[in-house]
Amino acid sequence: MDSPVRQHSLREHNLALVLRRVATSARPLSRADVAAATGLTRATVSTLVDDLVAGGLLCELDPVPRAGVGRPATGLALSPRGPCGLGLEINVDYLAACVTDLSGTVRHQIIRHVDQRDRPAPDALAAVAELAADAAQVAVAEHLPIAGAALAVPGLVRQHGDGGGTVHVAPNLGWRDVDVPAKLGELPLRVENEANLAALGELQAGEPDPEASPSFIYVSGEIGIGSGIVLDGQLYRGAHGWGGEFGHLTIDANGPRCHCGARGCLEQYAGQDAILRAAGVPLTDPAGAGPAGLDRIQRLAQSGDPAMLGALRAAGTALGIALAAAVNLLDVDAVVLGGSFAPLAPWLVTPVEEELATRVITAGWSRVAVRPSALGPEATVVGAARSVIRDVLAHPAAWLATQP
Amino acid sequence: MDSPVRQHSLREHNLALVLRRVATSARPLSRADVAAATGLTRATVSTLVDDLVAGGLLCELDPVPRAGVGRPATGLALSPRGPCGLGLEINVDYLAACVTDLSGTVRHQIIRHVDQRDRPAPDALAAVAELAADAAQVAVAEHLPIAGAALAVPGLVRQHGDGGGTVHVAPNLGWRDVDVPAKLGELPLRVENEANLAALGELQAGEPDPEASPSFIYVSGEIGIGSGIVLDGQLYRGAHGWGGEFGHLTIDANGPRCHCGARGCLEQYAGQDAILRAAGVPLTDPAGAGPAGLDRIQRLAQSGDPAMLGALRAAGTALGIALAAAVNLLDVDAVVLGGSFAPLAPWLVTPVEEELATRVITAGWSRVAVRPSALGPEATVVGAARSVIRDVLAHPAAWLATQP
DNA sequence: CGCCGTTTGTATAGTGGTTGAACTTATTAA
DNA sequence: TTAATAAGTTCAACCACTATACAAACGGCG
Repeated sequence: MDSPVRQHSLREHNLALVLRRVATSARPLSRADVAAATGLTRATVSTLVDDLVAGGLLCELDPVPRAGVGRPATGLALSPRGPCGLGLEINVDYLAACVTDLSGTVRHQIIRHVDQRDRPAPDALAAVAELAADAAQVAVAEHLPIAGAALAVPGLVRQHGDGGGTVHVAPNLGWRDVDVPAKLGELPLRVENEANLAALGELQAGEPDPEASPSFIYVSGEIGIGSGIVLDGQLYRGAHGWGGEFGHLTIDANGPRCHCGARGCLEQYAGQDAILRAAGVPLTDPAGAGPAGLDRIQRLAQSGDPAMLGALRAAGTALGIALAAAVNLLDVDAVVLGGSFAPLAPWLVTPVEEELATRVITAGWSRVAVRPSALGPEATVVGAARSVIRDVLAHPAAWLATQP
Repeated sequence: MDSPVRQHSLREHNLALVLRRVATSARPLSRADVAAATGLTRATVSTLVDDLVAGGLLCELDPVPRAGVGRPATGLALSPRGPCGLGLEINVDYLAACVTDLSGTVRHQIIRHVDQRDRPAPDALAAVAELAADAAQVAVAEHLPIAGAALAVPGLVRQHGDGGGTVHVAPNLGWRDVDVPAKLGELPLRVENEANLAALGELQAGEPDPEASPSFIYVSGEIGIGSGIVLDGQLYRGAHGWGGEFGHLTIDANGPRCHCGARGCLEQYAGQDAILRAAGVPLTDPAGAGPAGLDRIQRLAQSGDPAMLGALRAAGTALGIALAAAVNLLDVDAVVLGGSFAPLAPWLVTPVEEELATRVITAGWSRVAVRPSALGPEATVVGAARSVIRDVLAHPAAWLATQP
């Protein structure tokens, strides 16, 4: 914004422009197609494509016999041997790692179920680093260079300028002010709130038209409730990176006390524990929360248990009230139910839509879409990995500079 | 975003860069200062400044005798004869116009108190056009060219691509689907929600450090309650331009019925009518709302009327609950009380801050500033005028192209 | 089969904007 | 008066893009 623009930046921009055009196209494009679509001349596109091919980001396909007269075009596509992203996740009851290539395809994935609640943060970080090393080894075996890593954490993160960051607080992990280094071995490492990364994953997965820049809010119902806000196709992080704290929107100012100190937070109405409690399921079982709790809710709902159906309706209503606030403020055009809300969507969508219809001021002439997450529970790790390749695609020049 | 970058765009960017540097500096800068600050070479800055001076955007000051050895610098400043912006406002009980020059200084202002409620939209538009013509005449008399006009309306606006727009609904004016033309005589005309423009005005007026890119939410308490959201120094409009509908955030799902059809909207707790009602002031007086109503509230509060103090505290609490939701979602670092909330700030700030302290999840380590609007009731018109010069400063090349 | 029209991709000269170094100008310090 | 210093200008060089021309690879047609 405040930096001067030289000829070099011009090339950087146009490299990204060409790469994005190829990446977001459903079918392989020719150089001429790209030129027509971007407004650059074919000559310029040629030199740009040469750079991108030399850097291993694009590859030429075998000349497809296309219809029509004239010299046949050589198709361009994202290179399957191009740089890939390493996604990592630390969550309450599991660790995960995943490798995606330039196209976003998952090439490798590991999940390890380990309870992190009583584990010191350094141990958890060491364990996830081990997982990362395993994943990296697989990538190396397939001759895939890794461009970087992103770590998803269920907490409030302050990112440092040079990568890494501080996890200010992660209530469900019991973390406070945990520093995450900027490097994972050789790799640059970014730390980010899990809901933000899941929203990024959803951004690519849920969008039928890759050219659009959608605005939506992704609600992540894990043990806590978080959200990732995507505005005009871009993740919104907030002034300090703490945006999207959805779980503590007030539903009833005089409602039940929340562990955050306030009263009537959304988590007390639509959190997993709250749903179980409202359905009359005793929480004495220590495995009541987490995946076991979710299973329980799902099974009871499927069996038609009236108490559970009522609890889910109440949760959906509360969720809808909070979402209406978000939509009124942000004017997004879609709401994505993610995390454990995704499998519960059949029971949540109706009450959520009802609240949105009455409480959103523009509801009369503009409907807000409510849909479950397209990626499901893997949204977070996959989103983390894709956030890395997203950066590569957005700034190809930076990657090319690292190559010989 | 999706457009190619040529050498020409490069120049456009750097022109804007230089101009912004001069505009946001407290003291006059020399070409050398600008070069050092931007990272461009002095040679480049010279040619850029030449263009800006020729186009009437910058002017050279008399060489100020500065300290130190070496050739004295010639100061650069925004030209007082440069293009200015025409701000217009249609509100419930008045029309306003205002002319600001490049530095944002108000050069001329007209307010005409006319009730617009029972007036057909075309009449109101014609009246404001008349006001605009008067203001333009004054500007012409002072040899000030006008770059464009912006019209503030208390309603939901869909902007058209080429200027102008449709006022989808303006409840307090009684407007529905009113088309506003893209031109006001010769001038390009933009239509925008009043709170958004007031937020833009506040952005320049309220920020001590002009280099910063603040994030705040401006709450406009006119007859209805609206808000303008500024994220990282940029106005956020939402996917369709309907962001910031603050007045209809839910305070109590089972609260009193709102004219929007929902229950328990903020307007029912912190709107002018609601405050008067809560204080036991009969609303039979047709002039109860509007400036008279505000006066009434203020006088009663100043005289220490216990009912009114209680009503204001309740309004502040409701406002605080809604603002906590906004801050949790958006992670802004300030809240500005504008419109009629500005004069009521002495009674509102405390309850608002209390709610923010308990309900904002990051309150423990990061305080949100709560302050009254710096511009007061003129924020909207002035913001509208400044939004025009804002565009000129951000895209000087477009203005230069219109000049001989 | 050979020619023409068509489209793709490349080569080459030209243009515009920035850089870097040398140069001029104006002032202070000695 | 001279040296030092900083501001602003001039000019050749460079770089990325455009425009134009041209080579390459195909289908269609006589």
